Amino acid sequence: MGNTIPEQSFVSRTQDDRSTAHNSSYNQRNDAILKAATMLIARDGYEKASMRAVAAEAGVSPASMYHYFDGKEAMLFTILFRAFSGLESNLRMKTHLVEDPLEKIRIMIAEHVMFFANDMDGLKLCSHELDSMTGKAYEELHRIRRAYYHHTREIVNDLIDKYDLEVNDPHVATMSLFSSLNWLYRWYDPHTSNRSPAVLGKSFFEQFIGGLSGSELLQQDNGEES
Amino acid sequence: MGNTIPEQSFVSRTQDDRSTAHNSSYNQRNDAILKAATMLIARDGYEKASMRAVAAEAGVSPASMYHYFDGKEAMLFTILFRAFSGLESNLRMKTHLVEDPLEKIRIMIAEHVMFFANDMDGLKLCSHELDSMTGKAYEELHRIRRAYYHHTREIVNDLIDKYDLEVNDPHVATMSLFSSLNWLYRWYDPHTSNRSPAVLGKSFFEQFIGGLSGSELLQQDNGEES
DNA sequence: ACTACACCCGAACGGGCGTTCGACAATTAT
DNA sequence: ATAATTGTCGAACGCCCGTTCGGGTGTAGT
Repeated sequence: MGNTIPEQSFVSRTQDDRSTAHNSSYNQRNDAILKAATMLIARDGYEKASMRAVAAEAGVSPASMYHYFDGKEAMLFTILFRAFSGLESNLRMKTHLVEDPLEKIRIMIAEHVMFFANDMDGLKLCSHELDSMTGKAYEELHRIRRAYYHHTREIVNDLIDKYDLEVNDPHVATMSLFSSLNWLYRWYDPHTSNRSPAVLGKSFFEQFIGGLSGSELLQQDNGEES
Repeated sequence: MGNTIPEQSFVSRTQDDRSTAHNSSYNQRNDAILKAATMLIARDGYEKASMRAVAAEAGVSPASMYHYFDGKEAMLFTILFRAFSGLESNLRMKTHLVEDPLEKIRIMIAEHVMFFANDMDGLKLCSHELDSMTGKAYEELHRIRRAYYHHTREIVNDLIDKYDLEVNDPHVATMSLFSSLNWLYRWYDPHTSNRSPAVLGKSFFEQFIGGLSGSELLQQDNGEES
C-alpha cells in the first residue's frame, strides 16, 4: 500500500493509469527514469540536470521520457511526492499504536534518519529542490510537508503536556529538530560514517529532549535575578 | 576593515584594483550589481537567475556586467566570500576578549542570527548555493566555512571541558547547531515574525546548551540497567 | 589638441535547453 | 489477418543562456 503513485493528485490520470495494469516493462522503465533523475538532480541540481542527461542515464531516448512523464517538473513532482508521502505515512504507521509521546518522538526521529539512510538522494531533493516546483504541484507537496510538521508538532505538544515541561519556545524547538534532519544530507553519509543511522538518531533524540527541557547550566543566571 | 574584497584570493587582480581607488561611481555600480544578483539568486536560484535579469535589476546592460566581474560564477563568489568571511571575522572579533566559553557560544549564536537578520538573502546563498561554485573558488569558500566551523567547535570543546559535561556526541551537537542556523532562511523572517532576532538567538542558545548537557527525562531508563 | 583609458551597450555568436513531431516497430485486441 | 494501441527514437523547433565583439562616449593626463 505504498504511496508510489499520486492517486488523488491533480496529475493527469492518463499517465497514471498505465501503471495500474501489471505491465512490468512499463514500470521498470518508469522506475529507471525516476532513479536516474533522482541521482542526477541530487548531484547537479534541478536546473542543471538536463532531460537529455537523465534519458542517457536511464538508457532511453530523450523523446521517450515524455511517454512516462508530462515534463520535467512532473518528473520531479513524482519523486518528491513519493518521498514526502512515504515519510508521512510511515510516521503515521509506526506511531499509530504507541501511547507515550516520548516514545513517539523517539520513533519519529529514528524513522526519519532511517528513511534518509535508505534514500539519501530522495530526501536531499525534499530539502533542496522543493522550491523548483511551481503552482498547484508546489502547493500539494507543501501540504504534505506541513502535515508531517503538524503531526510531529502535536507529538511535541503532548510530550510537553504529559511531562509538564517548561519549554521556552516549542515552535523553535520543533523547527530546530527539522533543521537537524533536513540538513543531514550536507554532512552525513551512512555508508561512509562510523555512526550508524540508529546511533545518530539516538543522538538527535537526546539532544532534542535535552533542548526542550532545559539545562541546569543556565539556571544559575536566572537565580540571581529574583 | 570589513572583508569586502577577496584580497588574498585567486580572483584576478586587475578587477579588484579598480576598487582600491576611491572611484565612488565604480563602487556604487559594483554594489548595485551585487545587490541585484543576491536578491535574484536568492529568489530564483543560481541557474535560473540570468545575467540579463541581474543586469536589468541593477540598471545596467548585460555586456557591462563583464566590466565588473569576470563572469557569473565570479559574481557569486564575491557575494559568498563577503558573507562567509564577514561571518567568520565578526565571530573572531566579538569573542576575542571573552573568556567564558558559555558566553562565547552565546555570542556566536546571537551574532549569527543578527548577521542573518541583516542579510537574509546573502546567508540564504551561503546555505543554498555553495555547491554552485566549482574548482578553486569552491575550495576557497569551503575553507572559510570550515574555519567558521572549527572556531565554533573549539568553543564547544572548551565548554565541555570547563563545565565537565557528559556529551554524547559533540560533533553531532555542533552540526545540529549549524543546521538550525543554516535552515533559518526556510522559515524565519525577522521583518514578519513576532520573534526578534535577539529572542530567537536566546532560544537557540538555551536549546543547544540543554541538548549538550542532557535531560533528566532520559535518565530514568538508564538507571534500570545498572 | 591629442592620447589613453575607463566605462557602456546593441548586436550577435555558439550552444544547450525542454519539448514536439512524425515515422517506424512491437504488442495486443478483435 | 487486421486494426488499434503502445512504445521508441532521430530530428528538429524555438527559446534562452553566458559571453564576446566592436565601436561608441565621457574624462583625465600631457
